[in-house]
Amino acid sequence: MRIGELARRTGVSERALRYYEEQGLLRPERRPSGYRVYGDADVAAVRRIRVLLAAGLSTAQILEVLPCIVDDDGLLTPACPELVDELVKQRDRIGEAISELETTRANLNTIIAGQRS
DNA sequence: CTTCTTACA
DNA sequence: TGTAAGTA
Repeated sequence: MRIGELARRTGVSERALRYYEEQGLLRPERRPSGYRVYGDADVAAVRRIRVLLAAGLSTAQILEVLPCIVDDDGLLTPACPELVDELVKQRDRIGEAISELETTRANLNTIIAGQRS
């Protein structure tokens, strides 16, 4: 299938699909016309990418993580020990970001209430 | 009509 | 990311 169909079947824009390829996440074949040709497996591949992106991973991290991941009918499972370590670090970073945002929110609330320190 | 690349907001 | 432009 060409990019248009893959986009329709995954709900992902053609723009994003080309971007994933640019980032090395997808490797579609090319017809002599230059048109990209994707396989049925790419539909699942794109969904996998979306799940990882939704988990807060960057395209660069996804590129490293993809080969170490098992896809059990949609359920993504870490296949390498080092991958789990990476994901745990990622989760900790997110926790840090949340803490900082909570502090920022508290500061904002103080200003909004017009309280004196 | 669909896709491609490049460039700009 | 979206979109416009000029092609193949």
